[in-house]
Amino acid sequence: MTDIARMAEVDISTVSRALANSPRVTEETKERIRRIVEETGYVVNHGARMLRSRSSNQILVLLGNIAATTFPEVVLGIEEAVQEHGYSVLVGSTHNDPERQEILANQLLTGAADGIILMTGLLPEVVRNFPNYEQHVVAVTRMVPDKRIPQVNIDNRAAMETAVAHLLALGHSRIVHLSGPLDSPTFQARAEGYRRAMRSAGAHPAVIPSQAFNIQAGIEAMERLLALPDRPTAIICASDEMAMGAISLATGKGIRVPDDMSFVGFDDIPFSVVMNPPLSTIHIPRRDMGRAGGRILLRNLTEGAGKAENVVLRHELIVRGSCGRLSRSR
Amino acid sequence: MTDIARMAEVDISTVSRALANSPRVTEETKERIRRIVEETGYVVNHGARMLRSRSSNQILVLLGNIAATTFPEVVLGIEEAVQEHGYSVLVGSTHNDPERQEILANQLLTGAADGIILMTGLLPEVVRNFPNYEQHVVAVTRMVPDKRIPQVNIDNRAAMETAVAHLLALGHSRIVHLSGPLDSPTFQARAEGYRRAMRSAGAHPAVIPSQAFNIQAGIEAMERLLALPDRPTAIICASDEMAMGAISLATGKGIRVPDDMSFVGFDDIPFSVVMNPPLSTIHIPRRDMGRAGGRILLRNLTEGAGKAENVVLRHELIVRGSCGRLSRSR
DNA sequence: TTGAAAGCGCTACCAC
DNA sequence: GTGGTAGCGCTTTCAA
Repeated sequence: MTDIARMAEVDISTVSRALANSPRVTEETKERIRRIVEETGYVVNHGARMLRSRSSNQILVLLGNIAATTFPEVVLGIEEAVQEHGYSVLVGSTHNDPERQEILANQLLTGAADGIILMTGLLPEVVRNFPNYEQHVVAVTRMVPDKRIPQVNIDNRAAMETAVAHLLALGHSRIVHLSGPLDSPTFQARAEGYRRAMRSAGAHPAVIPSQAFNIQAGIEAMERLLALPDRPTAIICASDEMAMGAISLATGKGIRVPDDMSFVGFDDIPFSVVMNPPLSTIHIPRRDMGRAGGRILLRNLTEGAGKAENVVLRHELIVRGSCGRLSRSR
Repeated sequence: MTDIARMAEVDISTVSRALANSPRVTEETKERIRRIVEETGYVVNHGARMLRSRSSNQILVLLGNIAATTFPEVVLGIEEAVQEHGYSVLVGSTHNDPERQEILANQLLTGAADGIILMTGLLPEVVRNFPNYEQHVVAVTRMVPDKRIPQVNIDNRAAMETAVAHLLALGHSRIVHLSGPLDSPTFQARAEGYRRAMRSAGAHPAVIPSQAFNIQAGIEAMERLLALPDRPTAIICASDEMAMGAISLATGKGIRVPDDMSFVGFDDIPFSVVMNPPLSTIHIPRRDMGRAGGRILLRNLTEGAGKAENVVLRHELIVRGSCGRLSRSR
């Protein structure tokens, strides 16, 4: 920057102001400086700027597993909200390991990130010790048990009730739920919504939990289910990936979908459309959730945190081909 | 850090050395300092460290679209290779927009990242002007037309030849290729491998290109194909996502897979196992590619770039259920 | 083995 | 509107 200043025959402070587009520099001077910057290919040093201005213009997104198909589109939404304000997005995969999450979250403390968007459902210990942490953290997609942190989510309970209602309307009553990890409030909420809806319909709830919510988990849960007596006529899965695993196993065992068994997924990932049969599922507005989360974080970062905002977006049942009407003859 | 120094009753420089685990500090002193750091929850300031040491310990991964299912697992591999050496990984989605890529790549110039792993097949202009850029860049998954940059990839041409050979062996000869964007060397190579294999078998190659390689692209390409006279008996897709789109469209039109038409995918994403029928495809070692790329970048960062290394990993044909034997009666 | 001190490149405050 | 300048928090060289 000193070089630029010399070349432009102004003081270094003027260059700094010009580059920050301060109104206290003539348009003329700015133009001259901009030209020189252009010519020399100069870029400001991120470290120095961070050191001085105590901000990195980086947002850290923490998620359990970057390979879970449901997350990337949320990230896309966050990027959209955040980029035009000069922030860039950094994604960290915690592999559901609290320790890894702590390490990654340290980026906030060291100043490498100005804010964190949590999609893990876990508030890192180190963050809780950060002054005004509620100003720097937003939970998206996965709730965090902390009233001070703004949250963006859908109503998982209600979504499951929607799913159960759909199956009920088709004449099913022996419906089981293939759940995700029940230490996660998200999957707890889904299981609870399922139970509540079943009970109020006078049906008997049955939940088969898993440690994960990917394809493999769906396969294994389905294996366990099929080993049981008294096969259900319909299944609600905690994620589309699980549903796909479960359906593939069932199909492999000669079970016809939806004739013999109906399936509902959760997430509406792009692949659910091209399944055979196409998967009926609960759509969640991932992109919008990301955008909302990004917006809130940005606002809190610049204006300070007010009362923690709690955004609940709408889910939607997408009826495709994986659910059949139950004939009374059964 | 000054506080820590005061509390430990040593000089700030000693604290710095202790934290860097320099051998020039007594184990005793180190221990005392470590304890105080622990108690106070102190973390070094990332900006200041960057400013002084001119390194950020961050690796930037640039990819076209974070939502393309094939990429995340490569990122996982990179993380594996890089994390234990104290680097963290930053993912940037360019949306295949060269301009966005330039903006993201600036992170290298500003010092926010020490190195870049390119999965876009495009070398950013700004990087080319960076001194010793070949030391800071590795191309993974997508080749870059620059001999100075190390590359990690599979042999896309050979992989397609494998795919064609498989179909040939099943009796097919009217095989068309649903290609991805042909401005990408990767998809060019795949198309070329296909053409070469077809020609040397005395068969007539036919390529239908697309602007993308996602599900939608597969659907649209298949639509175009089916509008043509003279339907092929087998189709090789440039990606699994395309194959899934194409199969779903074909199935919707009453074409039976694999009885009426065979399909081969490319990538072996997790979903290909649970398709109905399960997708025969070319497996590419994404995790390994990521790891290799991360390792090379790290080495170049620390030891300087030697001759650009060119790693070619092995692909593998995975035979599942989407290809049928062509009966001679046809 | 430890201390002192010089900056890294920038921003922001204060003067003019 | 512009210039001068202190200092952000750290690393590293030099001296002791």
